Amino acid sequence: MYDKVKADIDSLAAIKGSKAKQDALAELTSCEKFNTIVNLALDPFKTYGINKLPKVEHRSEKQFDESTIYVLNQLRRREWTGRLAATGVKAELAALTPEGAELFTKIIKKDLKAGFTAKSVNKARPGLVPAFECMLSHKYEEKRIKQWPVAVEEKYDGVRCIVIVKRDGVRFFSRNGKTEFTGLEHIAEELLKASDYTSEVVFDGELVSGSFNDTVSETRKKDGDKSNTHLVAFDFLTFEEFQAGVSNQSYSSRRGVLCGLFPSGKFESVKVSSVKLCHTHKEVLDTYFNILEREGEGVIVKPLDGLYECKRSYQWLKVKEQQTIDVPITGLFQGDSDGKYHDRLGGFLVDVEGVECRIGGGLTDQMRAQVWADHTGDSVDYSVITDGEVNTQTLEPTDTSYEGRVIEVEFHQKTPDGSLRHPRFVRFRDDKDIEDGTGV
DNA sequence: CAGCCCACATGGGTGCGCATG
DNA sequence: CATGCGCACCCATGCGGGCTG
Repeated sequence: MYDKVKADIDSLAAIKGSKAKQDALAELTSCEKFNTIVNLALDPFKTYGINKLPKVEHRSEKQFDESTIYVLNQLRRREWTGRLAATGVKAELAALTPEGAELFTKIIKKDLKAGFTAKSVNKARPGLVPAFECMLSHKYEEKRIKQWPVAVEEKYDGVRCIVIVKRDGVRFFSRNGKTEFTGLEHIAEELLKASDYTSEVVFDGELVSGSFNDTVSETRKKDGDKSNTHLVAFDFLTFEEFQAGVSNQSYSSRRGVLCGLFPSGKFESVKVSSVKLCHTHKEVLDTYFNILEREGEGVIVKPLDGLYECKRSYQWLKVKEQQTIDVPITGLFQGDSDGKYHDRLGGFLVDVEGVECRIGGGLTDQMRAQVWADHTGDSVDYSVITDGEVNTQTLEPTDTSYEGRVIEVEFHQKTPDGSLRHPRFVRFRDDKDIEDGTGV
């Protein structure tokens, strides 16, 4: 029965070390029922279309069983939506035991709250949770460059696109495979015109059609004219390599193939990203600033001999524009009600030249606890783990107040509505007044 | 029809455990 | 023994689209 699975998941949640947890996970994935539950909860391609679950006094006796899984499948396949979904969920919650209802809720919310996710599951048992991954970057730091020169490519501000070219057609996918972009036949046509590929291949690039918001809007629409959208390709590998998760060819040789296929000027809707060889850190920065001047988003620095690997990799290093602004706090908000910060600060509300913006990043856990203690006037427990030992201290409220104080906020760009894209807290600027506090 | 909710795109962080140099 | 990588888990805005009232 599935109550055993529920107990297993609870026991995993109690295991502290990540190695011990990994071992326990390896053991448990020999159980088919456990795997079924883990897959339903962690498969990113299975969603249930409902997040706000109704409050139910569940005191019934039904065990989580195949009929519960039937409910999940009806939701997943969108056989039940809207009111039908809501009543179906409510009825199931009411019928289940408290334990069963808890497991059901965790699956629907796609969070088992047991300190492991798809990555660890797939380590224990490869392929149990499907994954679709492409190469991602880290932040640029000079010390990470092992060898000069490096390739410095322009970073385009659009939507990442993985194009899979097979004999039976061309398909366009988002970064993690959750969305298939449609209406891009004009791009497919040019990709096919470029070559009669001897094997199934994958192109990696960015879809762009005007501003970032334009591109997001255009790529999401089911229909409509998308002839404006073009592909800026920056990498290329065989489908076989993509599936294996790593390429056989170096960056230089992949790039050579790509440029051979799409010489500049030959195609309307497929271009290859611009690139420059840089021999020093200063040259990298110069290239970056040049691109900023031309309204570009930034650059990605890549080693010439690097292999393509389907994960976030320290090979690719991004340099992006960051700005700071000093803004007054207008309010505070609590962390998510069933999350790690349910009894702590979730973030600050600030006033950005008349636009209210929420700043929830860049805060340390200790600060979230202290600010919340000050704000509510109640003490808040704060735990730190040193050498596997949990050390809890109680943070007492002080009479510090936050509303009206000026903070420095780092962000990527302003949005068209005047809000901030990717904002995070940097520090308090009690030395600043709001009047002179709107500079860079 | 407007308004709410969901799912997903772009990301930004902190903190812990443990492998690695 | 210090550094840093991988993972888990927080946080943002804005979009299309489905559904409700």
